[in-house]
Amino acid sequence: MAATIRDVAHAAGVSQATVSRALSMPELVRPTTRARVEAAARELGYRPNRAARGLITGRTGNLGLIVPDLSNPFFAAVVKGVQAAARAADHSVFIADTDEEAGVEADLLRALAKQVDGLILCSPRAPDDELAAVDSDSTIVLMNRRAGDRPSVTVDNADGMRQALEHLVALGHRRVAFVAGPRTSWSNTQREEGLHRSAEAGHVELVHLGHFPPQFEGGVAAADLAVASGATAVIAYNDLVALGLLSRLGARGIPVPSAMSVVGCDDIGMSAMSHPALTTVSVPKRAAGRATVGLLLSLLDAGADGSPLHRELPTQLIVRATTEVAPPTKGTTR
Amino acid sequence: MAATIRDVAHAAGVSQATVSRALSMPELVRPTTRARVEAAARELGYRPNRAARGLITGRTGNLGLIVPDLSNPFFAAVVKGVQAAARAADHSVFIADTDEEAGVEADLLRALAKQVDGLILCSPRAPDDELAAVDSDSTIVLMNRRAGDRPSVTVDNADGMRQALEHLVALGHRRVAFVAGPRTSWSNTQREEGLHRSAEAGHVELVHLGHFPPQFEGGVAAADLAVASGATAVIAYNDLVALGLLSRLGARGIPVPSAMSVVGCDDIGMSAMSHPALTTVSVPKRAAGRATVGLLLSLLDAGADGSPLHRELPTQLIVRATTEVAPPTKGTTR
DNA sequence: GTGAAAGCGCTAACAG
DNA sequence: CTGTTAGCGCTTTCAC
Repeated sequence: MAATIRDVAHAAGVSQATVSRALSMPELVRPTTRARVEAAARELGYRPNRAARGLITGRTGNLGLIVPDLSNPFFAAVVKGVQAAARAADHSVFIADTDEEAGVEADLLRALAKQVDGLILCSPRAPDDELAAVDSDSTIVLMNRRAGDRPSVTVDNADGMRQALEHLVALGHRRVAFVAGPRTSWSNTQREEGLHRSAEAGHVELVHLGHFPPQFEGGVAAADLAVASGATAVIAYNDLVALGLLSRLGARGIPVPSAMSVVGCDDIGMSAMSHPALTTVSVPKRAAGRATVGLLLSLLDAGADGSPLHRELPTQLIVRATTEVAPPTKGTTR
Repeated sequence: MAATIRDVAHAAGVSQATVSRALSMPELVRPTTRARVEAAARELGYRPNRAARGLITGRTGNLGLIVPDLSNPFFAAVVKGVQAAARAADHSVFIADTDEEAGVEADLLRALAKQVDGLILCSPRAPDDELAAVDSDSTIVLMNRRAGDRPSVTVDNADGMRQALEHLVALGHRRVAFVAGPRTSWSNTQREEGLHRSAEAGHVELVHLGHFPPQFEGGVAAADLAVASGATAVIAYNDLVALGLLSRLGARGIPVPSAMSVVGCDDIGMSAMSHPALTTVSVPKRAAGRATVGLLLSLLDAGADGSPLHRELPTQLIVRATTEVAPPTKGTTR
């Protein structure tokens, strides 16, 4: 069995309380004693039992993270960020994957709530009221979503779309299609809205293409619609969809970008590797993960005082090879 | 504050012990009492504190999972499998990402050991002796690696390579290159060995191409070597590398598969979506994750009796569009 | 069947 | 500065 605080106390010839102090608040114990305790602890390979500690302090040192789909590179990157930040702050993280099912979010939330200090809900698919209903004991921070007053970390989706659209307009595109993502995705709504606003300002026609699953297949399915829409450029909900678009366009022999420009969103690793390399709106995934942990931890420490409850990170268009000057068209607004 | 067992006991007019029994060993308490307790528990939204329970039972209901890189789709899939199986067994899982650094594996291992019942070490990069040194308090199961007597779940890498090579041989290839992955990767060693054995049996020349990072970039870097080697086909350590190969080959105007056949390994989602679609050795990632949890749990329950300590899952070649009959060559073994 | 009491490993008052 | 005491929420003897 592993060494307990008692063993260390014994070995060092002090009380358990002293061991506890020597290890957690070193300045409260005399240097010589501290040294003795530390030596004993090292000797025995003592590592405090966090569960036992949590029982009394109310802090477990654990964070929970719930994501829709780990196999989506976007979320994988977020998880890496969260995990790294948590580790730096000496916390561990529970991971849970909902498989894009809104229903299990609440379940997982409740299941984890007791074992963690705080919970990060990444891109939750559940409706607002359902999220509000979960008044867990533990602090919840939303990521990639805003719902009421719940603290959140988001990225400036609307501005990213603005950059993408302005880029296309500058290239002469006057009719642009948007391939929408999941209806229940907050990011999707934000992106749509940002696009609509910018389209009005820029005098561009925006064609809205139904809702598609945020995956490669979604893009494949949407490609023909985009072509038929008469648009000369298409902006996809995310890179996976954009990659699907590229694939189907290629299969149909429609050259990108000469006949059709394509813009993605997220800047997942794959997008730099496609042929041609994808122009995309870069989202700071890792940083968002880190920021969320930061917000959560500050909330836990300060008890919601001081620090702002919302944090919004910037997005940045990355121009690669899938966008080009618009081809001459037949009947465009001009 | 959340409801405790005391609250429930009070509400139901019984003792804490009865509540505990009614919930954990229902057959030990009279049906009417049980009903009363269950009602009270539901009423108060009572959920037992697992940390407190763990303190006494010695079981936390938590599992730990350590992977080299979450952003590698292969590991993402494994994590999904692990997570799903754990959830089905009412366990939670801690995730940790080592960023491919062998050094942090032991650290993470020790950090998590106290908080979990069992640990899954996925594709560990640390050398055997270092792994052996970690005699954590918690049960450790290796995945994608074998080291001494440690329980493990692996896939039949060698057989997968055999299938790939036989396929190429059947297509007339007589000189095949292998782009190796990380030197410290056990899978890589297995794949190399399997390949060498099959090459001898099949009278094929095998060209070994240095060690490359198991990523897209690795493949990009290896492509020119593969071409220069005079091989008519190349097998990559994994799909990411194969995709990089495809990319560089395309950039150089070398048609795949007519001038060069390419085979990957793992069958990550992306490989079906590349152009042309990648021929690859499919590895049951999710299933491996599930199997590992199964093994771990059985070990925890049975205390290592009965069930075998090693489990090997089959691999399966999937022929898609990157392999073809070998082109006529100048000076081949023939 | 059920309750009382002890105790898992640890920290937080409170004395000294 | 350090030891003593109490108790976090839960399960488990051991009586009844």
